[in-house]
Amino acid sequence: MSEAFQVLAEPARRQILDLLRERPRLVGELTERLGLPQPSTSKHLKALREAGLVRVGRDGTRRWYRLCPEPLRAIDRWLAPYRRMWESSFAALERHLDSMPDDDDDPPAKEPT
Amino acid sequence: MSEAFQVLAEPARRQILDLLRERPRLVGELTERLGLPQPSTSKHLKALREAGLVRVGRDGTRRWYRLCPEPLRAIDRWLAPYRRMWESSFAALERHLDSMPDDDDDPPAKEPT
DNA sequence: CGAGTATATGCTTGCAAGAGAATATATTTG
DNA sequence: CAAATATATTCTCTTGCAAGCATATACTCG
Repeated sequence: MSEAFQVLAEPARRQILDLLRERPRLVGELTERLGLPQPSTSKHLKALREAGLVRVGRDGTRRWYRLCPEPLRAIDRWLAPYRRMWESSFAALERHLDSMPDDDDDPPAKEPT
Repeated sequence: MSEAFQVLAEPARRQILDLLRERPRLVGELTERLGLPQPSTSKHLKALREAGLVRVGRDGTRRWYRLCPEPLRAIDRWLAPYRRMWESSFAALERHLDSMPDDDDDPPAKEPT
């Protein structure tokens, strides 16, 4: 699962998956939407392929990429036991605990994406 | 969210979170359970802190680390639209498509962890 | 204050990975 | 075969860790 997390850490790659969620796409299509140079797109797609997150099909000179959600499913399964932490009735208590001051040397930085 | 994915790509850090899911723990406790040198544990904890995945509380010379699930929640939200892909009635069709041979230059490697 | 315990930080090294530019490969068309 | 199109690969450079070891800081107790 480490590889999936690693690959998903790149915003462009999550963007690709988001686009492929709608329907299969050509490399050129993705390149255009992402505003990246084509070689970059190809390299991201290679990473996604090696992680089993997408699959390719050739059609002459073009290649259709389509989503392959299995690795996401694995992540989802890992996440499951945590999900109950914010779905349970303890949510209110947790929010209370989280609002309590504790010494945090590294305040979580606000991240744009 | 990129930072959370990045941090979770390390198996030891996911292990730490799994231990903290049960209850808050001391650094020494985590170090022992993970079988890592203590400085490594501290460094992993620092990464988790900076990603907002854990919080610390001091008690004299000891530090209690506890889970902070918010960033996981963000990942869960990103995952949500994909979840329906394997929960829907299309699951059977997708399994069929996935079983079809397509030209895959990089067959997904079997990963131990 | 001095010693012991719990935790964090600094430094070095090796490696994986991202950006960017250039180029290679494969396929279709004329 | 030549040219055009779609996509992949290679190279160089730079940056970001992670491992491992040594050391620093902080707190407690006698």
